[in-house]
Parts: sequence; structure tokens; C-alpha cells
Amino acid sequence: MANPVIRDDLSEPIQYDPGAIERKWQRIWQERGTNNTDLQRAQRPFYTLMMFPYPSAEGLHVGNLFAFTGNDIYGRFQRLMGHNVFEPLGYDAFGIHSENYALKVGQHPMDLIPRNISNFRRQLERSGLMVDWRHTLSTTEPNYYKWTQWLFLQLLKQGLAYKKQAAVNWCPDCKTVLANEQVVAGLCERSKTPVEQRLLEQWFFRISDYAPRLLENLDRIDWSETTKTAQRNWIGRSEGADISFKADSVTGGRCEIRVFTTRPDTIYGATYLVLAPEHPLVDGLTKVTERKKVDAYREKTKKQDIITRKTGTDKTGAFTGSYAVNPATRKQIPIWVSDYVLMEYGTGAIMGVPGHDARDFEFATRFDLPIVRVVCGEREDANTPLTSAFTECESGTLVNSGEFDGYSVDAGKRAIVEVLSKSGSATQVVHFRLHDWCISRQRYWGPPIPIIYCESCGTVPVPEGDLPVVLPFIEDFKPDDSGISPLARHEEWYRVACPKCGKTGRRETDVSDTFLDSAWYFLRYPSVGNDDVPFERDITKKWLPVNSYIGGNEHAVLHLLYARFITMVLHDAGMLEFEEPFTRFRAHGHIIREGAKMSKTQGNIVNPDEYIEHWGADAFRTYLMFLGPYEQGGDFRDASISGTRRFLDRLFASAQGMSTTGMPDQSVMRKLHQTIRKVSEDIPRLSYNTAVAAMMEYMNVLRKGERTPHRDEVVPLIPLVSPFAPHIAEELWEQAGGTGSVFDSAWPQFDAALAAEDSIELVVQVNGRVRSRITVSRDINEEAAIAAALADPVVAKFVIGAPKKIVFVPGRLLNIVA
RNA sequence: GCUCGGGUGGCGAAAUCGGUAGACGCGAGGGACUUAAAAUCCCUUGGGACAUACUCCCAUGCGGGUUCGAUCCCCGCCCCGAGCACCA
Repeated sequence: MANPVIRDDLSEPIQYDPGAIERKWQRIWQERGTNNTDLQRAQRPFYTLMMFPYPSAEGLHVGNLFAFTGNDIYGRFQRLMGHNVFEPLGYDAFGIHSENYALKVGQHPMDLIPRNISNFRRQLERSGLMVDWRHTLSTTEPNYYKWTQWLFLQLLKQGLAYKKQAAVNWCPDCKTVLANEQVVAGLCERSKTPVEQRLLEQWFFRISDYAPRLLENLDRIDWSETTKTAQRNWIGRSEGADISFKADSVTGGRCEIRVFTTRPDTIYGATYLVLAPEHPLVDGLTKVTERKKVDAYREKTKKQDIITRKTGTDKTGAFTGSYAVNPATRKQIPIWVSDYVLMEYGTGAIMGVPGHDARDFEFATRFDLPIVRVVCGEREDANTPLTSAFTECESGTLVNSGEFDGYSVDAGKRAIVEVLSKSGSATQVVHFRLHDWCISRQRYWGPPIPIIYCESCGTVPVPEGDLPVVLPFIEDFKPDDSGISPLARHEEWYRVACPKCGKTGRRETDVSDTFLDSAWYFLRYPSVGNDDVPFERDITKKWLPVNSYIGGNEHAVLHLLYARFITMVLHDAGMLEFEEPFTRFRAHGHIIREGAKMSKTQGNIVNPDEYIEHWGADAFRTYLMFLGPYEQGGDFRDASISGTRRFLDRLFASAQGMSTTGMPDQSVMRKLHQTIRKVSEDIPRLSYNTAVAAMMEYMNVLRKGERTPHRDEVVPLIPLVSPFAPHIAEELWEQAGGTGSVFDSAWPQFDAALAAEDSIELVVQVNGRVRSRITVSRDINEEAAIAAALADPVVAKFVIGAPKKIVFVPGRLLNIVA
């Protein structure tokens, strides 16, 4: 054990040299394996996870570092609290982003990505994260995506993967399929060309089967409320009824049109029906006289791209010439076709209730269809004309609704469905807006979907023993006008023997969505190194679910939902004991710079290397955590970093000249324990900015006046700052004679008795306005407080006559109402 | 349009349960040290009134309300950010 450093000559202060200290400790951590976790022998496992980055060519973004540092602090804190913390980090390196960049710079992603990863690794190590690098991974490694392909086969086995025709976004200029995220206002993000729609055969996962569970479980997990809300909205549960309308088909015979509505109470106001243009019943319902118009309309809407259709507001449509019977009114109502009804949602057909739905009102006005009031509020009656749709239902009462007149909206819903269900024309149902997950990508840079098509055997899964289906190195990976994957140009790759019959088959040439790579990576980390299984049973049981997950809220409805879905599927297959992967999730905020968004084009991106070089990683980390509330983000201002650096300078200086004799100052010790309490409370709730502020405050107290701080006043501060500034903490810990790593020491114990103040400042208000502050004993009672307050001349001045009322908040405030 | 955040000094921000508005930091001003500068250290710093002090008034996007007391709760608006968007 080293002796505490005691120096006589303080005139030449030892300079704090972050560069040297950080290099030294990063080397020692590496040599001693300080950041490695013994996963097998850990007694109190704590898995802390951050969303893994996409390793871009530009290098680590300061936003990544902001996120990672917040996670690292939490992990280091848990370690000091006695947990065995596992903090892995890997790379999400497949995907269109990497591919487009590779195309732009004319290099191959297989060359580019390893270079980017090693640059990222260098930057991440430099920033002092407590990452166990023995467990890193990249989604692009065959020994990782082997298991991504395996996962696909498991879903296929469970009947949760299927193939169907679906529309994709197509950019005619880039000659490529685009992800939805790359279509901005109907235009290709890169070339600004209008995006077209193409119909292609695609693989889907039945995530919509899991909608009820994905929704219900949200009540049981400790996640940021904003994230849960986003998922709830995305899953979009709607309670209502499917109602059947009968109509005569043009080919003779009756047919039944099922519509979905959340407002069965308004059925007496349903004056027409609308089918989506793709609805299978449209053909059979279109009269000869109308066929031309209807066909033309369907053709027109088919050509329209997804975006125009979604954002267009002017209602269009065509009349089929047929009529259906409203089961409530028994009246004949016309059947229309319009693209404001979506085939993908509900039953692809609706009943038009123009009086009580804004869109139906617009449609009925446009095509002169009857508008009937069937609900009125407190100020209307059955005959009050409608100038817009009346959608208020809280206070609504049914009118013009036959036997249901006078019912409230809620009672009407129940009663009408009940009556109609007796004749079999209504069923209570729940619909979700969550669609199945399309995982096919007609691109190169992803894991090939492990399927072989055979003329005699059909769709054949690649046997698990043959995995991985290795992504071949090809030069011409640029997508072309054909709308098929670049891999489809390589017969030598896709032409293979059918695993079942041995005849010539053809590989699936699409690759899977990047989001599938990231939907299970947290299961892999603990088992990295074992290539025989995707995740080891025992180690998974010990380490999962993830204790703490931190990431950006932009993934609230994509990655976070997919990861939950995949976990549930594996749970149902008996491979996992839990069905929710992340016990606690917190969304971090985003940082901007000098009030503006950071962007490449604006040239205002913070390069972490330069800042770390200049200020040191510790000061940079501490500043990132100090600049704003972690869960809300903040404004990165270059001029402000000096403040956190100064704090570390002072900390370093204070630790150089500590006195080891005599007793510590009592009021300093009181402040110290108040600081311990504050920091211990702030870190778990990710209130890092206030934790740093509290330590700065303590530093100000410690340095007040011309005194040499006592060892006992300084040493407990070292573990306290260590999560934020790990290198300087290790250095000071060593200097102070600590054994081993500071991270294997203990978090300082808060002593309530030491922190307690004897006297307090009691705020005295008169009529709710602060008039004075008096110093009194901590446990002063009401009478004594009143007496002391009235003795104050300023208070006395405002209290005229006997007080009407006294409000006394012990230890805080006294309010005299005069 | 809907949903979720947010709006507080010159700036980044605090205020954990309805109880001292502006902690902490930056910047700015003044001072000490220095031949000088940097660094460091000390003091001041929301706005206004008063010669000064004591003190008082105003102030948390805007307008109301509840309360002894509102940055915080309620009602009605405005603005900024993010996400979703014809979801019946």
C-alpha cells in the first residue's frame, strides 16, 4: 500500500495532467482486467446495457458518448454498491446506412466497417467506459448473424414467419428500395426524387398476434413513461364492433360486408358504406354501369404512392351502384369505394356516419350523401342542424335512433351491439393498428434470409446445421432497377441444391431488416465466445433480463418493440424464462450545440477526440453529465467545459495537501454527508447534473478560507466522483493509499446524524409573502416559532392586530395570516 | 389534426411532496498576485425604486381560477421540440 502523499511545500502545486493520468489508468485497467466481469462466479449480477452504436465512418458522435457515459455512471455506481456489473458494448453495423455510405465513397462495406469499428473502439476506450471488451460483438460477423438467421428459422417453425405480396418504396433515381425512414415527405431522402410503390413478395413476422401482450405487459415494466405511451399509441388498441351489412351481389346471391366501428351507437346515422379500393368484395358489388368509373378509380389509387395517399386530404371515391341494408334502420344505403378507407386496418370497410365523424362528414359533403344527427349534446336537440361532425361523446345522448333514443353514448354502444348480435349481425371486437413486421430488404448489406426455393419441395428452410448462410463478397452490391436484391445477380451464389430433395434450388436473395439484428443482441453478449448456441442457458438465466437499459427514445416503437416481441417468442418456445427483456428502461435526451441541432452540413458536430485531447476524458464526461438533465438532454456549450475541468483541478489540488492530524471540521463533515446523501439519491434517478452540482458545492465549502483540508474531508469524495471521472478517482485513490481499484471499494456510507443541522433558517411569511428568515433550533415548536417571528421588527410591521390564521410547516416555514 | 415533452436571469440550468424562485456552472464587472499576460485566488452579478442602508415593488410564455401560499394543481390560449398521421 502506498503512503499517503503529504507535501510540505505548497507553493508549487502539482499540476493535474489528465492526459498522463488517463493513459496510465487505461493501461492498468487493461492489464488488471478491472473492467472484466466474471460472469460465471458473479454473486450479485447486474446487467447494464446501452443501445449499441452504428459505427459510422465519421467516428463516435458526441450524442453516443452522452448516452454511454450516462449508462457507465449508473453501472459504476452499481458496482460500488456491491454488484457484479456487466457492461458490454458492440456494433450495429449492418444496414442501409452503412451501405449507402459505402456506395457514396466507392468502397466496399466489408472493408469499411472493420476500419470504422476499430476507430470506434479506440474512441470508446479513450473515454473511459467500464466495458468488458471480451464480450463485444458486431452484427456483421458470421458468428453473430448465424444466430440472427437461426432466429428467423425459429419464427418460421412457430408459424410466425410468412411470405406475402407487399408494397415497397422505390426510388427510380437511386434505383433502390428505400426504408420508410428514408422517405421524407414523399421524396427520396438522398436524391429528392418522388418515391414510387412496387409490389414485391416479402417475408413478415406476425408481431400483430402479440399485440395484446405487448400492450398489457407495459403496465408491469419500469420504463420511461414517454416510451410506454409511444408504444401504446403505436400498438393502437381500439375497442368496438364488427357489424355486418347485407347486400345483393351483381352476380346474384347475397353477400355480407363487415365493417369495423368504435361507434356502434351511431349506426342509425350510417347513411352509406365505404370499401377500400383493394377490398375483395368491390368486384362483386360493382354494377356494369359503374364498372368503368370504379375500375378507373381503383387503378388511379393503386398508382398513387404511399405518401400521397397518406397525406392527401381531399376526399375522392366512386359509387359501385349497389346498396346494402342498414341492420338498424332497415334502409338501403349506397356502397362506395374510397381510398380514405385502408385495407390494412380493421375489416377494410366502414359505415359512413357523416354526422359524427369528421372524415365521413367531408366525404358526404363532397358526394352529396345524407347527413343525419343521431347524437346531441346538452345544448342541441334531434333537429339541430349539423354544420360539422359532432364527435363529442362524453355528454352525448342518442336521438333519431328508434328504441335507443335517450340512451347515453356509452349505454347505446352496449345496447345496440347486444341487440344486433342476437341476429348475428354484430360482434364486439378489438382491433390493433400494429401491422406485421416486414423483414425483407432487397439490399446487399444484411444477413441473407436462410430459405431455399425448390421447384418440387417449395419453400425450404436452410437446415440449422448449414448456418450461417454467408453473405458473399461481391463488387456490384449497388441495387439496380430490377427491384431485386444485388445477390440475385449472382447465380453462383444463389444456385444451390435443395436440402430436401437435392434437386437444383434457388436461395432467397433478400436480406433481413437491421432491426432483426438488434432485436436480440442483448441475449448474445453474455454468451459471446460460445459459437455452439445463440445464448447459453445457465448464463442467460443468471444475467437476464437486463437490469438497466438506456437509449434514445427514437427507438421507442421500433427496436424496443421488436426486442420485446422476439423475447416473447423465445419465451413461448421454452428457450427463455422471462418474457420482458428489459426490467428498467430510461430514455435519455438529446444534446444540441450552442442552441442548434448538430449536423454534418452545418459543420457543428463535436468531435470527442479534440475535446478529450484538450480537457481530458474525465472533464469531458463530467461536463456532458452536467450540461443538462440526462433524460431531457441539453445544450453543449464549448465555453462551459472549463467549469467542470476547474472542479477536477480543485479536487486534485485539495487531495495533494491533506492534513492527517487533528480532527476534521464539523461543519465541513456535515456538508460532506449531505453531499453523500444527495449524490446517492441523484444517481439512481439519473439526475446527474444535480449530483455534479452538489459535489461542486461541497468543493466550494471544502476550500472556503485558508485552511488545509483534513484527509477525512477529502477521501470519501473520491468514490463519490469516480463514476463521473474514473481516471482521476483512481489516481487519487492510489495516492491516498487505497487498495486496488476504487471501483472495488465501497460507496461512502451516509450518516444521518452527521448530516443533520442543529439550527435551521425558518422562513417567516405574512399573508404568504416572505418577510423574514429567522435562525432557530431545528425542532422548534409552533408557539416558540410565532414568538420568535413576532420579535422580528419587519414581521411585526406587517402583522397588525391578532393573526387570523397560522400555517406552520415544521422545519421550514411559518405563515402568519393577518 | 392527434400524442408526448418543454417554455424560469446575458447563457446552460436548479427548486425531489403546493412552502425561501434562480442552487451549481458559464459569461460579464471589479480586485489581489504578476514587469505584463495567462493561470490561480477573492468579491459582485434577475429587473426596478431609494443618496445610502434598512427595506419595498416587479418577475418562472400569456389570461383566468383554486389556496394562507402556485414554477408546481385546474380551465382557456400562444410558442418551441419530438413522434404519429385518413387507424373508422
